[in-house]
Parts: sequence; structure tokens; C-alpha cells
Amino acid sequence: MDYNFREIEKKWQAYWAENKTYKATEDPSRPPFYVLDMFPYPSGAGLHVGHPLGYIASDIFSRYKRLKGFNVLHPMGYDAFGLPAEQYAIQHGIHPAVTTTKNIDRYRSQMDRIGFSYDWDREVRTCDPSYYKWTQWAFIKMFESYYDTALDKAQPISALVSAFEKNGTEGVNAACGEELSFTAEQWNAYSEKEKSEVLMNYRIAYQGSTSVNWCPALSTVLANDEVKDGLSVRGGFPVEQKKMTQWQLRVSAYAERLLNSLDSLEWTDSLKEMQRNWIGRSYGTEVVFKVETGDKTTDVTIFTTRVDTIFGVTFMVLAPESELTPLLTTPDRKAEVDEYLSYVKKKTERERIAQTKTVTGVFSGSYGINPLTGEKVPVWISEYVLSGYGTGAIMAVPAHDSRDYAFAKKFSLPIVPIIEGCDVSEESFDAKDGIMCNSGFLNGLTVKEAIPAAMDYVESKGIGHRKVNYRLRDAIFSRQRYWGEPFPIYYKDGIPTPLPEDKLPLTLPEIDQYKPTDSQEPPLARAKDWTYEGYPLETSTMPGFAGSSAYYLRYMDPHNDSALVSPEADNYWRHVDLYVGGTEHATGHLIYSRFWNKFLFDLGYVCEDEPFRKLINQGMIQGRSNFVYRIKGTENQYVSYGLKDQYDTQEIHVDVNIVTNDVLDTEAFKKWMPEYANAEFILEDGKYICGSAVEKMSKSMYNVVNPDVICDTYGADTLRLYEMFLGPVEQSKPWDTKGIDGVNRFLRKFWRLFYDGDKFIVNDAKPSAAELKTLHKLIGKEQADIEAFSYNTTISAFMIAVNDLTEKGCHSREILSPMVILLSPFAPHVAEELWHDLGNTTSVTDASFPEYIEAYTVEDSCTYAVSFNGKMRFTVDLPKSMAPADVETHVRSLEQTAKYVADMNIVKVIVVPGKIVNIVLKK
RNA sequence: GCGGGUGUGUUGAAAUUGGUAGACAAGCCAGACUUAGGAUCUGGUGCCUUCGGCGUAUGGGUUCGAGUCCCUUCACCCGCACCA
Repeated sequence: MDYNFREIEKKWQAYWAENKTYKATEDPSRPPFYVLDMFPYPSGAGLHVGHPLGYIASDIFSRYKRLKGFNVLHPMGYDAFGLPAEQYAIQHGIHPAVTTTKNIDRYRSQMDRIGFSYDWDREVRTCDPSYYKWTQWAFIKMFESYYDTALDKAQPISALVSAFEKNGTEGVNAACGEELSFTAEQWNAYSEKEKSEVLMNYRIAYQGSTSVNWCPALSTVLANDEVKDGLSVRGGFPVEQKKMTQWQLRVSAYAERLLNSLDSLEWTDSLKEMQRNWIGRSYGTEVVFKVETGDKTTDVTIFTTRVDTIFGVTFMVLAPESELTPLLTTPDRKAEVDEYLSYVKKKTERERIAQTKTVTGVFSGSYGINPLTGEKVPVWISEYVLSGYGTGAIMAVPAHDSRDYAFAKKFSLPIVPIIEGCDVSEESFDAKDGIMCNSGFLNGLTVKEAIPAAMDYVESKGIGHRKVNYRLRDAIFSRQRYWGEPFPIYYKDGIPTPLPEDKLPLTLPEIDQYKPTDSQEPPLARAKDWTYEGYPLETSTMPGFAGSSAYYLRYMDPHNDSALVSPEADNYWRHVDLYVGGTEHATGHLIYSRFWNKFLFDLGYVCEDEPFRKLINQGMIQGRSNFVYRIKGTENQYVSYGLKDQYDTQEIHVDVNIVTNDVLDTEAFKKWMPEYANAEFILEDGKYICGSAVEKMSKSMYNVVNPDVICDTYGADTLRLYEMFLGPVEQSKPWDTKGIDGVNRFLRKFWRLFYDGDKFIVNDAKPSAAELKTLHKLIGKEQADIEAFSYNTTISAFMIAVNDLTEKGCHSREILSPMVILLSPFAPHVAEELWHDLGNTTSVTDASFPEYIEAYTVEDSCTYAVSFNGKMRFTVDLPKSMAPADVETHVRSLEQTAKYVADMNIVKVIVVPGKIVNIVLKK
């Protein structure tokens, strides 16, 4: 029987499904291990070979951990709400659920062919009402909570209400939008509506008016991480800034905790760094400047990280959008300021980003007073100051800040250096070193000493205080779209009110069209009876990250009707031990999930503060495109790559599936598209060679390689091995089918250890020491490599072992049986087949990982005495098997060393296969 | 501009703490068996050469010894980007 992968793979996939081989059940007698893939958005294009890379890697790890005796939870599901299905619905009138289900089915069948060990009984879909019930539930919990900054955790909003009733805002420590101050009497006198508005300032899920990313083409708002370079990540449409009232999540309250607990995670440094940058903690000082506008005076608070440079302030700058801007504009400057404001407002986000180098601004007419020097400085308005960060106002120190410097140069404002010996004639001196000068009491201090000294001074004078700022903003949580979770909120006399828990899930209503209404209301406004007890329901829906923020918890207990996850299940699985997915989620999903989890942790619904212990980022697989070269001026004549320089040619993408090792299948090319039917070729060496380039894998480049096709020609096990053999999982690389034969050959070679034609040739011969050594070397290597996620070297080690056993003619059961187990994580179908052929009746998955016996792998060594200048200087341990000539070579190579160290009284040089591992010196 | 990372044959890539660089594959060359093969097997394959020498982007340093550690320069990739 030859290695017939088609039959084998079909057979065992059916067997696994039927026997529920990979079903996970909570079992306190075995240690749990949770391996998770980032679940996919099921797009219409299906999977290409890049998608399964991470899934294969995590599947190998899961199977390995099972063999090691762990109870492995390895689930899969779908992030099923999303824009593409909805855009399709708008254009074709087909319900997004229909498109989504169809795409999911296709994903499932593609995944099934690869032979993953998922427990499909735990599948979740974010668009399923029984799933999004818990997304809505969490939202209500957030709505009914506030963040207590003293306890540093979320608390029920009722606690805040009773505090207000007793003492007003006195003694309240709560994260909020703006600092409010009122007494208990005032609070108690507020109307319901007023109370609701006050509480919105504190709720973790709240409605607030801010400047948001508005995407007109998608007619929805977007979160910061959904916008890149001023364009929407989905679709690439322009985005503008707009002030709107939106649901938001107070993620900023968790900034410090999100930052601090990064240290405890086994993530890559680059990913942690990305999150640190995104959170953007900055420690500085808020200082109050009095600003004179005509004869009235206003307090303007600025934020700076360099309060030590305050003696170098020569002007101040306000953000155009700051509410202070109109207040501080003098009547004579009003016309010019208004003109500037409208100029700024007209700019799209994209233009603003593109023009960061051009300096613009306008003088307000007011003057600020430096609280330390009493000096008067002009107050300018410029777009380089952002309203959303700090206080929206800065003190400008052009000598020591490059942005202020550029501004000062442009508008001819004075530049006063306050660090000794620095040259600011060409550029500012931003570095934090040097000795202070021109700075009153700070003179003579180093910059590093001056910063805390200036902070102390400012605080002691009561003109400012230390302050930590974060770049992280609250997440905009509503979308004016149809295909998302409805908010479980209704407006009772205009007051946003959550639905009672037993009314969840609030299911998405049917509507006739999926686009916004004519009056620009979200699509849900089209729904009939979109009310609760006669009150209108919220018409926006939740964003994509809502459903993906806690899905890993739902997998622990996916069918639970009365809780997101039962305490028993949560306590058993606890957290994701290994999470595999792409870096693109670094500042989106991976921040939101951590926030969401911390919130649930605060409320006691989950037992761990951090959801993802270890995280591996798999690299992206790019496409490798092929080209043919049409000779210009001809209809259909193509010249091979090597000869193209002799002609004037035009490069044309050709389907990579009709190209093998850059050689074009000319007949297939003629059939590929009608216009190529009578193509003529100028060949080199009888072949048509194509050009190639690395590009994104996409339909339009004809470079998409479908895993199904690979499974058809080579089998799933070959695909799995090849994707891993390509290189380190974390690394991005172009897909190139060249070389897949190598791993396919390896599998056939492995097979031939068991079968000679139809004859099963495994015997009960006692293995030789050399054979045992081969086996145990592999066990040791595989163990170490898999734990380190280094699969490509494991596979190499496997190839070496199989070549070795083939050469030795080893067919011993005692060797081959463990070999099958070792192979099973990588090539489960082959392993399963051979495992049963060896006479086993249970799945190879239930076997245990063979024990590694070091004794077999230790090289027998023999000690050589090395003499130098007639005197014995040291001894060398070399393998017994080493030929005398090789020994001499090795010893000779030590001569040089010996010359240097002879005087150092060497006692012994121990060489294990040729390496000096230890030089023992006489004391 | 700031932060992080990577540079090794024709190609994908290996190389415990510094210790025989290029394992394992792909490609290529030669041969064997075949009616044939994109099957299988064997041998060769970093570069220059006669001994021998040179080789891990570049230039320097530490060391008996450097792909690995330190500094310089260059190239590429990723992230952030007026964050005060």
C-alpha cells in the first residue's frame, strides 16, 4: 500500500468527527492548557495559504500538549459581524446573515481539510443572539459601573449615587470626563434627567460628545485603531473629524493598569512596546498661566513634561478647537482668527497628516503671564497643538522643542536658550542633558535635577501640580450600521436606560434596506416597532471589537444560558495559555480585550486579571506573483524571461497556479483566458520561464494559492509540514510552492519505513544502540524546539532521523512506534493511519509523548593527551568514532590556542564532538 | 523625526552559554535503474586556487577564539507620528 493521502485524510477526518476525538471536557484530574487562535472574519474570498499558518502552528502545539498529558482546550469560531457583508447587503439586498453563513460554511470546509484538532462543539459566532446576549450583558454592566481611582477598580454606579446623596462630590474618587463639583443638596435637587447626565460623566460605558472619526462613505464613526493615515482600515475611505454624541467606553481609566501588567505577559517586546506607545504615558506638570485679554484675565492650564524650561517660554499656543480660543481672541484679531479657524476646519484628517511639516498659526491678541518670571508672552493659535491631548494649550519653549522652534522661526518669535553652551541658531536643543542657565533658581543644576526641582517649586507656589497624561483615548463604541450588536438601551423620557437582564438578548430586527435613512439616521431606524414598552430603542449598533473582546471566555462555557462563563469553567481553564495571531490587532483587539477582561475581573466575573499569557505573532504570508512578457506591437507573442531584454515587452500577471518553479504551462496558459487561446511563445531551453515578484496575496495579482489545491495535489499533511518548514512562524515570507516536494518526499520516505509496496515490514527486532540514539536525539530535539515554537528545525531533525533509519534499514517496532507519536502533531493523518496499522485501536492523540532518555544520546568519548613542545600540556576528549585524521585536525586547531594559553597552566581541555566546552585552569 | 527589529550560499534557512559556519531542504551538475518520468537511488555543489587562502551587509573593538558581545556606517522591514 502506497502513501495514499487522499484516502487516509478522508478516513481519519471522519473518524475524528465521529468519535469527537478532540472534545474538551473540564477534568480536574488533568492540568488544563488553553490554546487559542484569533478567530477569523469569514470573508467571501475564502482562505488562502497564508491564513492557516498560525492555525497550523497552534494545532501542532495543542497536539503536542495533549501528548504531554494536558487537557487541551483548542476552540475555533467566527468574528461574524462586520462591514463587508453589510456593504454587500446594501448593494445586493441580501441579508448579511445569509452571506455570513455561506462564508462560514466555506471556511469550515477549508479548515476541515487541513485536519485541525478543534473542539467544534464549542464553536461561537459573534452574530449569534445566544452569543451576543453576553456582549450586551457586559455593556450593561459597564453602563452600571464607574471606575474608583482610589480602589483602582470598577465599582457599581449605585455606590457612587449613594456617595452623591450623602456628600455630593466631596471625597469621591472616580474617573470622569470633566471634574464636577456639587453638594448632596444640589444632587438631591436634580431632576432624573439631570442626574442621568451627571452619571454619564462617570459611567464606564457612557454617552458623550467628542470629536470623532467620521467616515462619510461608510456613514459611521470609527475608533482610532480603525483609522490609518486618515483612511478607514476597512475600505480605505477618507475620514474626517466631527463633533458627535456617541457611546464610549472609558478605557482611559484602565490606562495605568493596562500599562503595568504588560510586564507580566510573555509577549514579544515589540508588541508590548507598541501597546506602551499606544497608551502613551507621559509624566509632567500642569501649570496655570494667567492670560490677559484686553482688561479681563483668564486662567489657562498648560501641560508640559519639561517644566524645567519654563524660563525659556517666549509664547503660548492654543489648539484651534479649544474652548478657550474664542475667549482669548481680542476683537481686533477676531476676523483673522476666524479665517484661520475655518481654514483648519476645512482640512480633512488626511490633509492634516500630510501637511505636518507646514507651519501655520495666528496671533490671538492675548498675552499670558509667565508665573515664574512675570514676563508677558503672546498667545498664538495653531493646529500643531491638539485639543484632545493634555489641556489643549501649551507653553512654547522654542530653544528646546523642535516644534516650537519651527513655529518661532516662521513667525519671528524670540528664542531664548536656557541650557549652557547649546547652539540654537540652526535647530532646537531637545536633549535632556546639560546645565541650566538664564533660569533663576534652577541655574547650575543639570536638566535631570532641574525637572523635579521645578516641579517642587511650582507645587509649593500653588501654581501647578504633577500630572500623568495618556495618549490612550476612550473607545468610541457606537456605529451607525446595521450588522452589529444592538445596544440594550432604550430612551425613557429621553433618559438612556438599560433593558432588564431577562430581556436579553435584544435581537437585531429585520429591515427592508441596509443603508441609512433619508434623514441620515442609522439603518435600525428603519425597523418597525423598534421600541421597548413604547420607548424608542437605541438605533446605533456596537463596533466589531465588541464581539471579539470576550470570546475566549465564552469558549470555556459556550452553551451556558445563565452566565457568560460559569465560575467552575472559568476557574478550571483560567486564561489563554497560548494565543496565536497577527500583529495587526496590537492596538485594537488586544487592548480592548485586556480592558474588557480587567473590567470583568473587577466585578468578580472572571478569576484572572490578564486574558492572554503567552502570545505569538505569526508572520504574514505574501504572494509571489509570476509574469509573462508580451512583445509590444504583437497581438499574442510572449518571450521567456531570460530573453526579454532583446525585445520591447510588456509585463503581464499570470496565474501562479499554471506556473511550476517559474516554468509556465503554456497549454494551460492558452486555456486560462480566451484572449490567450492562440498565444505564441519564444522559449529558452525549450521552456517558458516567468518573471516573479513578491506582492500582497490578492485576486487581482493572480497570486492567490488556495490551500484546497495544495491538499488535492500533495495532501494536508504535506501542506502542514511545508508551511512550518518554510521558516520561523513569526517571520513574514512570500509563499513559494517551490520546495514542497521536499517535505512530501519526507512523508513518503517515512511511510516506506513501514511499508514495502503492500507489505507491512515493521518487525519486532531489538533496536541497536545507534537506532535508539537516533530516536532519542529526535525526542530531545522535538521537545525543546516545540516549547520554543521553532518548528522548522524540528522538521529538519525529523528528516535527519528518517534518513538515518532508512540508511540503517531499521524497521523495528520499538523505534517506529514512538516515531509515529512524534510525527503526529505535524502530520496527524499519516500518523493516525500508521498508528492503527501498528495494531493500536485508540487515536494516536491519546498516546503519550515518548520519554527522552539522555543516556542514548551521549557520545562515547575518549581522552587524548595533547603534548606541546614535547611536554604534555592538556588532554582532549573526542568521540570514539572519530577517525584519527580528524582527531589530528582538531588537535592541530587547538595549537594556536595552546600557544596563548600554555603559560596559563592548562589542566584540561574537554572537547565534545569537536567543541571546546571547558578549559580548566590550574589555580 | 522617534521607537523596535533584521542583514549568513543561487533560494527558504540552521548554528545551547562566544568554540568545526552554511545543518535540513529547494535548485543546479553528474551518474544508476527505467520504454518513460515531475518516480526512486548514489555522488557533487560558499568563493578563489596548486599547496593554500578568503568568507556571516560595512568599518573598527574586546577575546586564545566572534555570525553570536560592544561601537561606527549602510540597507531593508515594522510600529508611532505635530502627544508638548
